[in-house]
Amino acid sequence: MDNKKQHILDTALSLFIEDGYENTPTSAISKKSNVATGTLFHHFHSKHQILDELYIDSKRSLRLELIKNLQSTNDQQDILHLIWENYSRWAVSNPNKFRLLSRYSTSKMISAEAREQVDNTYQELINVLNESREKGLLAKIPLECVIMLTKLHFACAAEYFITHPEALQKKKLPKRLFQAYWRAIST
Amino acid sequence: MDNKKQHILDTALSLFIEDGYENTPTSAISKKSNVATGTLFHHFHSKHQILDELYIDSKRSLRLELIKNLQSTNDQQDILHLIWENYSRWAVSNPNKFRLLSRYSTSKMISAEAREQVDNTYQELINVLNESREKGLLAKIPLECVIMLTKLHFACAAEYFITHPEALQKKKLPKRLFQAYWRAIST
Amino acid sequence: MDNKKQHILDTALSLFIEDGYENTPTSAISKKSNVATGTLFHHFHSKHQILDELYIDSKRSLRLELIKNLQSTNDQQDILHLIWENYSRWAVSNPNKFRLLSRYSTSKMISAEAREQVDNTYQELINVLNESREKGLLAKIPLECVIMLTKLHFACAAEYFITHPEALQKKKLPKRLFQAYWRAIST
Amino acid sequence: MDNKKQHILDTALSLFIEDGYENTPTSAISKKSNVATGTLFHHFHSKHQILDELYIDSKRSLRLELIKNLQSTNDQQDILHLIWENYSRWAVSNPNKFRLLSRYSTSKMISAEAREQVDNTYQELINVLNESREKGLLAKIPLECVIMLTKLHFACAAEYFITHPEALQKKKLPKRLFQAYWRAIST
DNA sequence: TATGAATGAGCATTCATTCAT
DNA sequence: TATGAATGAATGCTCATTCAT
Repeated sequence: MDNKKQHILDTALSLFIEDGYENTPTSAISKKSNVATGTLFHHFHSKHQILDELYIDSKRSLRLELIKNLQSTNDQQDILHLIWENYSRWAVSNPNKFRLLSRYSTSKMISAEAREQVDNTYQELINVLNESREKGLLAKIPLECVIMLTKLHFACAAEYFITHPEALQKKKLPKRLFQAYWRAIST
Repeated sequence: MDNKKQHILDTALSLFIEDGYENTPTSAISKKSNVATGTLFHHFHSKHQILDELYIDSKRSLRLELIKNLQSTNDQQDILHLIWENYSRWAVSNPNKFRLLSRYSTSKMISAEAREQVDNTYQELINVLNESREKGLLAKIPLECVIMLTKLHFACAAEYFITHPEALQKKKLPKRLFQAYWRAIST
Repeated sequence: MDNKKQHILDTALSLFIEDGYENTPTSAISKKSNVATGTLFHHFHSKHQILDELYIDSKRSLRLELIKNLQSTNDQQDILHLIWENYSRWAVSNPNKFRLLSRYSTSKMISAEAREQVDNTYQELINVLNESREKGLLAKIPLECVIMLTKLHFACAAEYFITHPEALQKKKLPKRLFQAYWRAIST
Repeated sequence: MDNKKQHILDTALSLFIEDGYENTPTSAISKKSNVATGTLFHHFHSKHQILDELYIDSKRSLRLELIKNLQSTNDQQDILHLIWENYSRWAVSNPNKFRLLSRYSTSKMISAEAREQVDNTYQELINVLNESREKGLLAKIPLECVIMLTKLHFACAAEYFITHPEALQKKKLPKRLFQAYWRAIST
């Protein structure tokens, strides 16, 4: 059943994060998943495809969370704050998916086909940034830079919350981290 | 001669950046370096050591540039600005070294011994941040976060300048990018 | 139903001819036959058995055609001509069966059991050759050689007619090709 | 040294003839050659290349023998007889090379590149047949058929002499076998 | 110091076959 | 009778490393 395929994916994800894609033999994946070599290749036609599927799944999972509850406000900063919180919460709940994206998003290991399927993950976020920029809310740096800074600030916060899970529960630090981000990109 | 060893290191660096450490066979390094298989292992006792040496060399190269002309001012922001500029210039001059550090600094591929030899690369930078913090110039977020944000902002700017080399010559953008950084970490 | 088994055999025959027995996975056979993996192994207990059955079937099919209308004459040359024509017609009608026999008759892939079941395919032909020889009609070369030459001439003509089907309809070429054969083996 | 590569080729040839290309694992070749797996792939970049090299080598070896002593006569039949004898002698001396060509010449296993390198093996023979045909010495069948019959008769004789080596020493049988061939193709 | 043939453990993948449903 | 997920031995090939020259 699909159970088994998912189990292989879960195992592969943790091994890829722990040891890296190229340092994880398929034999390690199948062994840790308690399935035979053949079973792995019955569900995936290559080791590569496993990474692709993990990438697509992680991106989709992120996207789903990223845009939750967005309709409630019109203030650009509030919207960004909401997205920022969604991102952090998602990262803390899915640390390995978060790390997979950090590590392989920009690498050549992900196939172009896989990328195409999820290339709109940050669309809403980019739209918000674009609107803010047009409204003159943002610093006069290229949108490209704003996006890069956004991703980096988000990742930075996420990384911190993953290693300090209690920090997300407190009020002040999350607020201050978001403000650091907002100050960075705003005028 | 040492010429040959250096040539191997240069070749390996570009291949590691282009294809990744794991996807670069030693045979590719020796072939592109126009030396025999045995020659490579005459100069390095393992493939691993090549990465370690590149790491150490890159870190040292960075450190040397990072702290240039630091004595001329006492203002914390000015000092950070200087370091930030030094970093950007170094990255543009040594894009592959910069990328090597981005990619492998936090990976398990670098041996603990190699790390030890260069673990003080950012010492001055950290000192400055610490002093600034004690003077109350910085936002009230953990030093750890400040350091992370610093590295990310530096890397972000460097990445942009590497792909847009002309931007570094202009005056406004570099200034604004640094200000974005400063706003992020300061009160 | 038997329909399905036959369909698998037909598919396997064409794949074995196209790609060779060893280069045809059972999965390719079942896929092209639109049956499940298990279904194939429900009808045949091994891939080997498929080849054996195809071999037996091809030999039987050939034998049935080979000896058609033989009773009408007593002249040895005429009998051989008739057999020769039967063979050519059969080959043109069953090119893949013809090729299967060309390719695998002498190979180790066919089991001894399969061979036993059809080892009398050429019995009548051999009888005719033997009689002709005893009557002094044939060249003084070993019967073994006569049989080899016979098979080769037959195969040569068949191959030509398969690739030039129109040639079989004409009168002269078939006649001349048979005469070439007859001249080769006769005194 | 080249010694080792040649040894691998020799071993592979005998295994390919004995068991067939597909049924011969590279591990069997390296084991029987007393070299390591890696050594085999140091000399050949794929199993396929071994077959290609054997094919090229066999064809070249054949060609060298085929046209020996051809200049001594102008009579077409005599020339063909000489070639026929050269072929038989070569086959008896190189039975495995002969069988390799019989088995794989027309198979898809041989790469187009390998074929190109030796596609003129039978050029002289074909030239002689063509001239004979223009002189009206041959039966009025397509040259294509004449060539096919030639190859088959040659192979038939070779096969017989390989299994009955003493027959080649006698005078009568070789003569009669050649005459069978000549009768087949001549008027 | 330099060479490159030789090594063999390790890897991704294939495929005939089994078996629970 | 039919299915297709599961199996695992076997295969072609890679690659870091060694060593005799």
